[in-house]
Amino acid sequence: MDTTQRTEQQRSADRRRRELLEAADRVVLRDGPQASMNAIAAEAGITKPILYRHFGDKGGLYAALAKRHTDALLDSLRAALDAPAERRERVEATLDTYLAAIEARPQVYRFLMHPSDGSPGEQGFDVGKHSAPLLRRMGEELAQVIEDRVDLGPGSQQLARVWGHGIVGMMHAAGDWWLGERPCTRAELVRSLADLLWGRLAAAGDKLGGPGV
Amino acid sequence: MDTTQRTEQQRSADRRRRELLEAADRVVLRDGPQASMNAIAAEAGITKPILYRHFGDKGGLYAALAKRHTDALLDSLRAALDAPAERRERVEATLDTYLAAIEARPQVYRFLMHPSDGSPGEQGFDVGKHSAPLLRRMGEELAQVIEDRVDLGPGSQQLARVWGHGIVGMMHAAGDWWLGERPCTRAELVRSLADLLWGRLAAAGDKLGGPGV
DNA sequence: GACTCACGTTACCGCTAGTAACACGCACGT
DNA sequence: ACGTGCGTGTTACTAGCGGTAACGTGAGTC
Repeated sequence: MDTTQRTEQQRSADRRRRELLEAADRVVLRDGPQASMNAIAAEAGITKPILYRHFGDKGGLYAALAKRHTDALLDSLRAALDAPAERRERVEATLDTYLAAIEARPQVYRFLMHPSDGSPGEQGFDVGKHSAPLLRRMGEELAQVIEDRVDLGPGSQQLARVWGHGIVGMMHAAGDWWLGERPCTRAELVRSLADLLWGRLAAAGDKLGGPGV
Repeated sequence: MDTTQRTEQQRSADRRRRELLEAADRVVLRDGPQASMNAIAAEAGITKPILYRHFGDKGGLYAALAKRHTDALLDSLRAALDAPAERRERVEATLDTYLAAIEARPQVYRFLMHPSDGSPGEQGFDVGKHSAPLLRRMGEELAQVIEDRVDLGPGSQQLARVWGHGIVGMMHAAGDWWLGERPCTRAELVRSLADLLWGRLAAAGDKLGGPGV
């Protein structure tokens, strides 16, 4: 009895929690990452303390919110990464998946990448602790895939992790810039980035004439 | 006379401004990016309204503060980029310069990369507008250097810009991760990243056995 | 009918960014 | 010599934020 009753309550609580998250989602989508707790509570039709009872603090709510989108995006990326195709094709598909996602919902992307900060009270100075968790997770996932599928010889694990985070950062920064300026099509961007990863920078020759021409 | 008098005042104002910036620098170095205007004013030995008279709002102060460090770092990077050496050597030197800088002053780095946000009142939804300006500037600079010195054939300008931002992002993300976990020495990180840019990912073979081993 | 307990509220605290209004000092014109 | 601006600085304030304590209130239970 005790257990069933508890599960009943827990289900109710979970449903409420999901409703609150969806309301928060709507507000963040509308107001950007600096959406206030008041606004979120109002959108959900309740008041602040309930939010705090469910999520602890603003950081908790944002973390829960971010986890949903992050998981969704990572699923898409995994599908592209694990497809049975040539490596270059997989790389291009993954880049394109990511860029299509941030292109489709820029606000969500901005929220995930610039979560302002979690808790203004605690200020642990660990660099990167407040940094976007999405980038870290993507980097780790990519590192795992690289290590699993690419033969890198000795020191492969460490190399794979460096590359995972590096490639993700490349994708992110180029995507951020591209989203702001739109200097080319998505396909062109994907091709350019893949070319970079394929060593075209090293293969290209020096420009003649030195500085001046 | 009028001009000399004005310059006199302007010099005084500039000196004051520099003093304020140095005080703000100290506070940000100590309290992180969420240093309050009150704290900065107290450190400078004055009160808030003076800060606002000099810098407009918090965003203005942070922009001025960031510009100093950004300019300094960019100068170092330019020196490494323009050195008369082989391309690979220059790339490694540049990576190392950047990583050494963020290693030496993590707080400054964090402040430059995560400027919270400038103006909470205005919320224009341009993605990337609030993003770290340092990354953008580094990306543009690197793009220029690539375009000037590397022969990329047709479409070189656009390609150079994509690569500039992409490489900077790679450097940034890998540096951020490395600074947090310190999984290897700086030299190893530099070498791994340079290897990535040199196409070692494309050159490596598939791992045998498929998924499972 | 009294008790419990989760759900929800109002009203508050301490903090922040930012501003209006007032006060001192110093060079200036008449 | 005496106002008069004007730059420099202050105090005291507003509006809004994250977060919390204390207070209803209605449903199920003995």
